[in-house]
Amino acid sequence: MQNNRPATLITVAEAAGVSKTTASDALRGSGRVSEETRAAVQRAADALGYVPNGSARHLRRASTGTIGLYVPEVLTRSDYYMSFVFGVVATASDNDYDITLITSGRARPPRVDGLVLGDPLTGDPVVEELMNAGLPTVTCERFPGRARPDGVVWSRHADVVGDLLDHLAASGAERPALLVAGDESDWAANVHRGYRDWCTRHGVAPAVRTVPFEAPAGDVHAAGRDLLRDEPGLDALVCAPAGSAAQLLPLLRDAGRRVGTDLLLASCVDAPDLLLTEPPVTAIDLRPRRAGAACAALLFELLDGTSPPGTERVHPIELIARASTAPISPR
Amino acid sequence: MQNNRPATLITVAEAAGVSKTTASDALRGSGRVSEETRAAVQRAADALGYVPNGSARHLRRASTGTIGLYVPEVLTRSDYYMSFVFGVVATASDNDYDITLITSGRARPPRVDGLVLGDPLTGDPVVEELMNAGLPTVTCERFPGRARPDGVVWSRHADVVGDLLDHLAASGAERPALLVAGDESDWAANVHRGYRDWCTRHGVAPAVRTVPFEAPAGDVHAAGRDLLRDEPGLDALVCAPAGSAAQLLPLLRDAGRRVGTDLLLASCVDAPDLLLTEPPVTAIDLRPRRAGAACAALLFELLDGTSPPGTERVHPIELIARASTAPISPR
DNA sequence: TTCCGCTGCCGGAACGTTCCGGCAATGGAG
DNA sequence: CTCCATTGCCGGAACGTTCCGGCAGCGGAA
Repeated sequence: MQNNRPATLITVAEAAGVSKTTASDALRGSGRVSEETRAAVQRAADALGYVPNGSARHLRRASTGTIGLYVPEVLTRSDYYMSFVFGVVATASDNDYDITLITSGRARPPRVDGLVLGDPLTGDPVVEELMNAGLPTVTCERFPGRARPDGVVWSRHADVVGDLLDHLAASGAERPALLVAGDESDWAANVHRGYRDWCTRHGVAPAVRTVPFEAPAGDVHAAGRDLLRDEPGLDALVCAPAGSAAQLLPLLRDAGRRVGTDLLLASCVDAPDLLLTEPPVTAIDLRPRRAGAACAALLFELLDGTSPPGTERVHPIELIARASTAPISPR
Repeated sequence: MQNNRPATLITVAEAAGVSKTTASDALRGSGRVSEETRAAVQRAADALGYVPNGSARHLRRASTGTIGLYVPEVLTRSDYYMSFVFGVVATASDNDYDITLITSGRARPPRVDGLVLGDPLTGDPVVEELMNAGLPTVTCERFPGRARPDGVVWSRHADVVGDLLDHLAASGAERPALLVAGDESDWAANVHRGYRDWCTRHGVAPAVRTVPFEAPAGDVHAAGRDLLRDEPGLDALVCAPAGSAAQLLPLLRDAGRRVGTDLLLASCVDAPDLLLTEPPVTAIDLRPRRAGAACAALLFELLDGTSPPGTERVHPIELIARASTAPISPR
């Protein structure tokens, strides 16, 4: 039997026999309240099913209750960013925050309390503009440009790419090549660096082909053909751009290479379809949903002062080995 | 040179030389305001860059400023639902609304002004519970169960499946088969119906295999092998479940069928990876993002009374022909 | 003339929260 | 004992909007 009007702070206060101020302090842990009173208020709130009214809270606090979320338009289709956005949205909604999706054609900065930028690209004018808006900002991956965000969530891409190459070597690969996007994204730059460092450490001559970020499937195919032609000893291929491993699979097969048998294939971005290919493709799980959640969480901590500006946080990622990198059988 | 504090209704009213009430009425078109006054207020608002404070508005109106969005947990990974959610989120944020993602393990109905349910399944207990919460509700596709939503956005799936089969027939197919999920989803039921109706009209014996909604890739493969074995004349395959066409492609190839040459393949759900396969796969573009936007828009119209309860709206979808259904060459 | 209704505008209250300042009671230091 | 700091609690104002009721002024009907 529950009342049709939802419980307010005043209802709770009356039920607990205290004033609204005390009730508010008790529930938020602010002000000075005795432990017994706090417990009593909490009990009353639970019993009444009290949920704070977000609108009233934001009104009083002069916050908009909204955070802006920008992901480069080009990438909207990718599975990674979809999941990333979901992570941000879910965390925001837990904190009573609204999300405004910021698209490229923005006139003036939207009315938001803070910004989350997913893997910002150096040249992107929208990113530059947003970073200079004077709002608390969190980026996923470091921003390679001049401006400094107030918070960063980043992953050890270079290290994990090293792990991946170790894994390939353990499976018998001696000439691993890399397909990667340009260095305007910090992620791509780190993947690239991780590869070169590994090559240096192991005395292997690097074989790298670059495709632009928004490359259509055709360009990826061309780069793949390029590698097959120019690198005769090629026995492993690491694909960085999202989707490129799946795109190359048919090409490699048509070229007579047996993936997972005499040619190892791995992707730097895991995606559901890499499980469905034949063979399933080894990939680095970037945990995009959690990354989004971490960015949002960090932004909220910056907003309420729990974390200081300049905070950086490492987001764990993981190598997932599948059949495409099983030990090479001699051919 | 813009003030650091954003313009409020009072600022605008002062600038226009009227009271806050009049300013409010003028901007919203309510109350009685002369045309000159309204124009003056509008000018002042534009000049100051006035944006209404959503929190204050929602507080006053006793709305939460939040709508609940439920998509079955099983489907969260699918590209269709990702885009659908994006459509809802974007439209909601245009209307100053927050989105609460409703997950399966809900204790009590969340504090929201209304609900959007994406393609609700009959047996889903969460759906039943939400539909009985007494909140304005919009579903994407009709709800096959008892409860009636206040608004429905639906598409002519059966018709377009008919178009697809016409297209296959025009390419030379004589024995098209269907792979489809169970009838607990209105969408799957309509696809199924569209197929059977077409078969009846054209005097073709239907060949249908059913896989459960949350079928793993293995089940889809099994159903595919089933069809290849039991339907000797099979020359076209229509795959309804999201992702199943891409999953079957390698299987069909291994079975010696040349897709797009002696076997036509089509998907009832378009997805980015269908463009990347070899050959690209013909599909029905369900325009999921727009569908989500339409659901949210309809919900807002229900909330503000612009549209009456019981409104239904047709969402256009489109057949996209690709190489996988090019005219069959005789083998 | 009086009366009435309509138009155009306005003041104040309310929504539910947070925060500032204040006040009584307590208790330890002097 | 007095004095003062601290603890625990509270009232009232404020955030920006919407809405209810009201009040002049005007014009037409009687």
